[in-house]
Amino acid sequence: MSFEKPTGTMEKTTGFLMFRTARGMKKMLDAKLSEFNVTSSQATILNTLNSNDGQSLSDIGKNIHLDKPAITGLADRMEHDGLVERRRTSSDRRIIQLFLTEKGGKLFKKIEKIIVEVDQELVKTLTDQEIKTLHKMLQSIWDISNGQ
Amino acid sequence: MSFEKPTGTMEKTTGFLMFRTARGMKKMLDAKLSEFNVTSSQATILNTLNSNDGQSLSDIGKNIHLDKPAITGLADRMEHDGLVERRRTSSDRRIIQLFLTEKGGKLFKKIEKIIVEVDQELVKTLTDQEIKTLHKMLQSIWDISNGQ
DNA sequence: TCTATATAGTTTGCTTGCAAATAGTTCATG
DNA sequence: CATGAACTATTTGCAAGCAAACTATATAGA
Repeated sequence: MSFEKPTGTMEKTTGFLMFRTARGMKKMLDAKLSEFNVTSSQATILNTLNSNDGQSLSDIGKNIHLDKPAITGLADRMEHDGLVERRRTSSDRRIIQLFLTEKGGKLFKKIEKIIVEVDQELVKTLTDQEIKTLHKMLQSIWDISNGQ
Repeated sequence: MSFEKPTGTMEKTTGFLMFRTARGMKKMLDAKLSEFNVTSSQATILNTLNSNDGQSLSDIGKNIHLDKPAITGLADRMEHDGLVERRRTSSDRRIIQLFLTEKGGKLFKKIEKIIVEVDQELVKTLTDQEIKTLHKMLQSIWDISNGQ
């Protein structure tokens, strides 16, 4: 049997509830995106490049808050799938810029709407004001976890 | 350079903010727990066994909302570290129950306080009422992602 | 200039989590 | 009681994320 009324310490923490909820949201989005052979993590890369194409891998890391190995891995898989391409164009030869391919750009246009729709579905019980409050609280917690 | 004012679609979604925040919270807790050679995921297992020792792997999965392979892997590593042990005591020979070892029980007592302290530090800018509201919103979103 | 330090990206090795397929066990139904 | 459906746990194979160590390049300071 499972226990409907948990008595433990962790179940009452914000961290436990937050992480569980985030996993659920990600799972739902990934399920919707699977038919396009793209993941939610890869979608964040497409999203940031769609706003500012040609960012360096470091810039991308700073913008979506992932460390370098995570970006390297994502770039590898997405380059393999033809969604992005690495180019060395800067005078600083350490820097590798990432660009959307035509395929990657078209894909993002297709999934952009889905991403928003899934998100709206998940917060459908909340009012616009509540969503605004939620975002402010998430930002506040994230600021602290990120060192103010 | 990175971009302080993101213009993309995803940065404004609740899912993106939630996942980023959850990752930050987990990272901070894992950093505090690392000196005890235990992770936040393993701590959730210790926590649920501390409330109800001897749950089957399936029960644990239902209680902390992870699928079976995830539980199998966690149980493997924790059994290897001597924190829990598998036992077949049920009359239903399919069922494997998981029990805290003495080492696991003592460890949980030590880290329980840390878990709560880290959580309180992260939500320190929120009032008790705001935290209550946040939990209700997280629960609501999770219910939907989990199929009502 | 030469050296030390910092930065960009990769590699390796680990934990976590999911999906799909599998093996063994139980149970209900004909 | 026999067969098929349901359930428990594992295995395999993958994507994601982190830490630490590494290579190559750039830059500041003696």
